[in-house]
Amino acid sequence: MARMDDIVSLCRRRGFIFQSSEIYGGINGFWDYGPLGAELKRNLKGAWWNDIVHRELLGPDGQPVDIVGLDTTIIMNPKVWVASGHVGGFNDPMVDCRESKGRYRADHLIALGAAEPGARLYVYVEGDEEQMAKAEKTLAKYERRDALDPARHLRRPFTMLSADDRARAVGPHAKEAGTLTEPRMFNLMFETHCGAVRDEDSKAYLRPETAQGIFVNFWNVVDTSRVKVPFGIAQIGKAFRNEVTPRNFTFRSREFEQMEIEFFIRPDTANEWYKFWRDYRFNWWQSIGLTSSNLQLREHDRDELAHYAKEGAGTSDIEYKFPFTDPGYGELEGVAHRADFDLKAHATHCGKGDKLKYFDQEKNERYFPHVIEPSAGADRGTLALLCEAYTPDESRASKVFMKFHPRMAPIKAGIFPLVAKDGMPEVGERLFRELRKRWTIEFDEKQSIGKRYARMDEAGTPYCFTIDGETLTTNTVTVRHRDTQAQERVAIDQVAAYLGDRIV
RNA sequence: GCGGGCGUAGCUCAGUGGUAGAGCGUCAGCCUUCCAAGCUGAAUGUCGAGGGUUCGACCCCCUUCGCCCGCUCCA
Repeated sequence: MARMDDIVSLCRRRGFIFQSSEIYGGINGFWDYGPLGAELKRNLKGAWWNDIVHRELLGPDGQPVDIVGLDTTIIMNPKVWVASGHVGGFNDPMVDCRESKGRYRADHLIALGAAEPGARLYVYVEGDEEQMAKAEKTLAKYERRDALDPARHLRRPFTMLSADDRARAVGPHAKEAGTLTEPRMFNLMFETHCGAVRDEDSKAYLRPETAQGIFVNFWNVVDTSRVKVPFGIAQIGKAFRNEVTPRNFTFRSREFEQMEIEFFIRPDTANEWYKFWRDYRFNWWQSIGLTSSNLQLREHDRDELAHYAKEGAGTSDIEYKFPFTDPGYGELEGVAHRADFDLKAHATHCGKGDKLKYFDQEKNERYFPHVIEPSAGADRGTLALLCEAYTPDESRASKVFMKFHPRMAPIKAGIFPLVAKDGMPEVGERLFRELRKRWTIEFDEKQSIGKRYARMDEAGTPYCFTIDGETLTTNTVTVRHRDTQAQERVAIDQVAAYLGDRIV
């Protein structure tokens, strides 16, 4: 497998991806797409939107699947994030241990010790029987007694401790007391303020997922779009998470773009729709070029399911084996049965409750639809396309070429006069003008033909058309294939049709 | 946020307490009738940033920023 460093180098060198604000030293967790990268990512998003929203897609019952698009704001009423659980659950208080260098979720720590102030406290991670037993044993030993007295020895959440208490607390992996820092909040949502006054009331959040924009608009869409369950709402947009540790190139970024579908269904059809979306989405990634064994579909075990999916039809990840995750995999897309968690939460929090239940004309009943959510990362998808395409080849001049699926390729074709004379540039330019009405095309008459082919290899351009001496007499050009370097001749007035057949 | 490693041209990397280098790439000209050919020439670095030590710092020290690995996190 190619080294990630080499892929990052090529991305930089050829203008796929740059570090954000690079001339100021960069900023951790933010990335810019250069000319080729912007095209690549647009192609990915365009294919997704086209295949999900525009094209006919047949569902499990053989009927066309109904999906409409949506484009909602990044900043919403902060109550949205209270209802979704992000304000309560997306803030993690963390504690570091100066002695053991460990880091813990503060709300997972329990302090065990005598009730009176000044007593020594032993801290363990909630649910860890071994650590708890060790804490109990150490405390008993410290107090020179045989067993703990449940009336005297309290178990308190670490987050409740005062500074004095913490000074007497011994960490799970420490011997000294007072090595645990005070809990620090890691707020995973970016905050901002709306309006001129900067106070608690003006606080707002940059959305950490696009999904909630869809859920809060569910009723608007139902009222205006003549859709009926089962149907889906699709959205592409930026989301923001203040990750503790951005890592692995663009894989974990603080600003990223999601491609999400919320597909609303009758609760009793969850299983079939879940399986449908899981399989459809897995096949879709393959259809745009992720055909190697690096792509896999992984069903979640019950115990790793999110709180909203515990009782549902299931959750699965579509994963890609990136060079930096190898031999493991990284998530490209999650397909989850979210049940009616979100619609219900918003109905409750906005105060309208059951009045917001969907009325099913056909079955003559009211219910909150269940949701199957295929949620994909546009940046992760782009990164997977780059990793998949990267193909070292010592035999060719560039030493590497990008084997993009033609539909994803940033540049669809190069038009090259073999030499810049004898009227070849003029013929080439006419062809260039014709083709660029429909596709991204590059025209280049400079330098040797080999050099131009090599540049296109690194850009991942699938086809190059070269105007040569024969063109002037027979009206044919050569097509040079990126993957095989093979050439064939095609009539110049057939080039557009030739590309059309192969580019989608 | 902690520990370890790293930061020199667009890329990959040498380098020494005493005037910043190579290969590749990029650009220009000549040449060239199918794969980075050849020849000639050109541009680009506050040696990540800021302090300090020194007669003198890319080199030694401190701080800071960024990257990589591990811990942690990833409802």
